[in-house]
Amino acid sequence: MKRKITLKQIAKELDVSVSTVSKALSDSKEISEDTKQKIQAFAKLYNYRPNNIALSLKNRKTKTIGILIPEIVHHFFSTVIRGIERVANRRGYNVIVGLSNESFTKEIINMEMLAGGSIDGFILSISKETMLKQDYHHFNATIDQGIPIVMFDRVVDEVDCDKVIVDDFKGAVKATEKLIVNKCKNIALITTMDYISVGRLRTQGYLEALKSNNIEANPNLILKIDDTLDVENHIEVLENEIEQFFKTNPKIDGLFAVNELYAVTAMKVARKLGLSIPEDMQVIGFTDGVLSKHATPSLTTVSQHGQKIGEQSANLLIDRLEAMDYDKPSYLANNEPKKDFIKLVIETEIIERESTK
Amino acid sequence: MKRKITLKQIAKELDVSVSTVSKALSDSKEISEDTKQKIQAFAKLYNYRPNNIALSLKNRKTKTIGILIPEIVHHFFSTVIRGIERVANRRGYNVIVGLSNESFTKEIINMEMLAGGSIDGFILSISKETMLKQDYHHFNATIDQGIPIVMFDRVVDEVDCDKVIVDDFKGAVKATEKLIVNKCKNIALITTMDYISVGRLRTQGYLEALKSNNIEANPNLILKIDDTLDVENHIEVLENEIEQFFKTNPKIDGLFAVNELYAVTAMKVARKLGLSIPEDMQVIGFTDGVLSKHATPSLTTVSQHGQKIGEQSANLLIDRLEAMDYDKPSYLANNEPKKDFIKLVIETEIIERESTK
DNA sequence: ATATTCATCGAAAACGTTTTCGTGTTAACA
DNA sequence: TGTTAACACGAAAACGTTTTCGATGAATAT
Repeated sequence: MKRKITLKQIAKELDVSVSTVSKALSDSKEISEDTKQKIQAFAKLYNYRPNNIALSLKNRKTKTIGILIPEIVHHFFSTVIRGIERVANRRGYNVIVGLSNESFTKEIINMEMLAGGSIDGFILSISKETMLKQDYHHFNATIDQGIPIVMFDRVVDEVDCDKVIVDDFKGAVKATEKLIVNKCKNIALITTMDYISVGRLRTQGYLEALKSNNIEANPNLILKIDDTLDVENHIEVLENEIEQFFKTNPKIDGLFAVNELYAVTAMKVARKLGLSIPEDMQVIGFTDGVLSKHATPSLTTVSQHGQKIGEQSANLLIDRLEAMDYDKPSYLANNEPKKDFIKLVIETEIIERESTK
Repeated sequence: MKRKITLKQIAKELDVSVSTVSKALSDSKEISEDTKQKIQAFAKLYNYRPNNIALSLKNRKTKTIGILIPEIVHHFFSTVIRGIERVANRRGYNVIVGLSNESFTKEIINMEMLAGGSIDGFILSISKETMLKQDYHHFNATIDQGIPIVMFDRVVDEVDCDKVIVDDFKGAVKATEKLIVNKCKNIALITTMDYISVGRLRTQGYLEALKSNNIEANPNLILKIDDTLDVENHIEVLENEIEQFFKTNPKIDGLFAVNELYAVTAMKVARKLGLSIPEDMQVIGFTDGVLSKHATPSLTTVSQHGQKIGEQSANLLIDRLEAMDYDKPSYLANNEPKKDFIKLVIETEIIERESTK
């Protein structure tokens, strides 16, 4: 086993100084062609690579960005990661991921761990528990330390940073209006509790669409699911709730669900109750994941473009990081970072499949 | 904005030396109670946290492990990541992920980037292109540099390292035998090309199960899909192939597919052809993902326990990393790392759902 | 001949830690 | 009073880089 070779070792071996080696390898013209040749050849032979850690320490930046998300076994989030990784890699950055698992405490632990010099900036989506508690001090604390943050999807006004969101409201309006033009008379909604901002916004979009089409909203047609318990493992509960919902509202002929799991589960229940889709009931979901694509019937859905969200977030963050660099040589005393934060809205798009007419 | 405070700044402020501050904060008894109190209070007030990068440089280890996988928008892989992150975090490590995107070149680039001091060890699954090329020099090179690797799922004998795999062969046997005891007479197989080791092993398991039950394998009942092109975006091609397959083999009453996408797509085609599942045809898939769980009918499948794979991989890697530590104080000259590599086999399990009787 | 400019290289600082080894002071001992 | 031990702290090295600033010698110019 040959350990990684360092500048010092090369210097010793070739009987020159460390600085000479460093300069030779960066092809500095301070060094004569002869010695450059010699050093470069030696370095190549021993496969020299500069130590990232040492560089990070010297340059005071790590060239890696921290991703902090609630869950990774999740189509939307992993898509976002893919987007982030793509542009990060292209622009010379690495990504290090932390999982909050929807927990406030784990979110904080993870942040502090990474903020301890491991990363240059964060891209994150807030955990459910944090949203519930409405305690955002850790975000503001890290921003205060000079570490920029970009929030996506689950964002919050109380933190001053760049944000990338999908237009949940408008997406919901589009979906609901599609059901309306498709002649649905009793359009139901399956949504989450209100403290999840995206759920709330989608609910508002649903209501707005009804209103602007002069349809009176019927509270009975709205089913709010409490997903405090991880609903992935409680499908039966979900199915039962939906079954009850359908039975007490037999007139439902259109359904908008705020995520694809609710949508496909609803389709399953509907079929069980003898309803056929889309003939008896048309269904539209949110989030274009594997389920939507491969369900039978395949699901018409509102696509969030997760990868695009990731890419934009990464670009926003890296832009800011590199802008901070150029601020350095300035001689202004109180060199506060710019406060003009951007909120990018990614347009949603309805992908029509078999669950609507 | 208050930048992160350092030992030096504390020292200056309190008019002591850096070493005193360092010792005081680690509660060394070399320092008097008085000064310790003073320094600790000050540090707490200014929320001092040691700089990870500096520590990494000093200790020559980063306490982060690199994950290198072909794809992240993938239920199995993200589950493995979750497992890795869990134990990594518990044992004080961070994870940094790189995506090869099934490309040989990107795999190498990513490895070299991370091997440059950013990580202590790798957990990885080999990209398709690399498997095809059978070029594993980059793995051996990084191992040679003293960076241990743990491979999972897609592993290869040519590299000496710890490995964690699922028993693809046995899983396939189990699945096929389940179809046999369920009275299927013509059991078909939908699989991948042979260069993917897991596909090959699952195919072998299928054949073995038939053989040991005295059923002659019929080559016509085996459909090999070429997924060189990302099949996610080519479902129509897939559907057509399967449809053709079913039409030319109308007697098929049992189907084993080597992944869940093939399985649910097959179910979809079957339904289109007027076959009902499980009455006319029973189906078993591989990988227990969202699709299996929420398809209609829900899919009986061979679970790979991705999270467990991740956890075991992480434990294996960290165990080895910490063992390397204890080797250090040894005065043996040629301190080669242990060559006794472990190959862990995670048992598969059949999860019965609606697609079998 | 002296002064000046290049060309080529090395020493040292800096990034933020931890740790080893001194060193000075004070108190206890002979 | 002189020796010793304990105590409290600081200086410096080390991890691996890059970069600034000199330093040396040779070559050129005057």
